[in-house]
Amino acid sequence: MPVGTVEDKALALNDIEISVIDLFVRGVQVLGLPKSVGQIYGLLFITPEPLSLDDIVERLGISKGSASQGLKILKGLGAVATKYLPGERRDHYVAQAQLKVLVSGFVNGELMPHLESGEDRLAVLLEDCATDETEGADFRKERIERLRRWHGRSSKLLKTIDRFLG
Amino acid sequence: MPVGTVEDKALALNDIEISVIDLFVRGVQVLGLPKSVGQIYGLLFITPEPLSLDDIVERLGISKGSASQGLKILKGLGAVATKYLPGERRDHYVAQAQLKVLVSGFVNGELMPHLESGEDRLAVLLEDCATDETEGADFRKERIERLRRWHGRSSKLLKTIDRFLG
DNA sequence: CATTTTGTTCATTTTTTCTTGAACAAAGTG
DNA sequence: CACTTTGTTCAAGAAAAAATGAACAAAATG
Repeated sequence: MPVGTVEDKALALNDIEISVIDLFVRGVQVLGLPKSVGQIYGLLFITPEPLSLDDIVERLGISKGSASQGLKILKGLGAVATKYLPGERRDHYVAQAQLKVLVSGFVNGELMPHLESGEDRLAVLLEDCATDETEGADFRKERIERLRRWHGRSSKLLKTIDRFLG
Repeated sequence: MPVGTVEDKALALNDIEISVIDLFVRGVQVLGLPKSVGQIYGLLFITPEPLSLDDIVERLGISKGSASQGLKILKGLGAVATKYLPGERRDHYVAQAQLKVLVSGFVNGELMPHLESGEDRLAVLLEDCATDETEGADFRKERIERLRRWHGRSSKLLKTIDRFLG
């Protein structure tokens, strides 16, 4: 390693970078994702060059574990892409910056699974309801029927959102 | 107080009630709201009679503080309504069970404020960008312009959702 | 192959969020 | 009014979620 090297290992973030990262941190928190995910995506979004895991760790000052974990989530959502650079051993990442892709990834990765598990639960509820003859059974039947309708409309809504952005 | 009273103070929840409450607990957690909010809304949703704060505390086995806090959030979202019962001193609550109203309440109470604060931040960013002449400024300008477009589309999307349910 | 580089996993620690319960205020009652 | 009932607030404790960092595995290098 060269001694007395002039440049710092990690270049400090400038004002614009900080603001953009901050914006994404708040954004992902609304969506229920960890702060580090917002930091990483924000940094990639505002940086022209593809960054390696170590770049991310150094520039954001977060741990390697967090960075690895955050990138995993972002890859799962389709929010970052891997860019292979000739002569580079490490993976380098860039932000996927198409709103449609991001929203689709979130809808399919986070919202749909919940809707589907809800569907299973509703099926069980309907069975339980069929044999329910206790006080107030009619009211409960009506309410669970309503839940079914909500479920159907929610599915359609997600499809509408996809169409809206497509 | 009558001695040797036969009925329990709090009637235990039956299977259907438990399942429905569970469904809402998971639902509100997706939306980033506390578990107690889901419990309270679920109980009101599946109960024919309006319930008082104490009814809620007893049937769910949560603290008065949580119940009060949870009801406050639900009122703020327009998800519960107060029903005045003649001859009753306490407030009694019923679930607002129209999907449209619930979604509107959430959109206006939770999503819109974030979008609006994002708008302010974007305005600041645009100013900072104008005077940015450092390496990579063009890229950053392009990205922040993109954020503006995202913001506009998000607003429209929320309106589309409202229309979809209306 | 032995060694270095790179990235993941996971037990632990830290941070954040939620719940509790007691103190308090506000309103109702006799 | 003094007393009760009802509901809110908030400091402290409990629970849940996220970040850390060291151990590990996998792949590249010479």
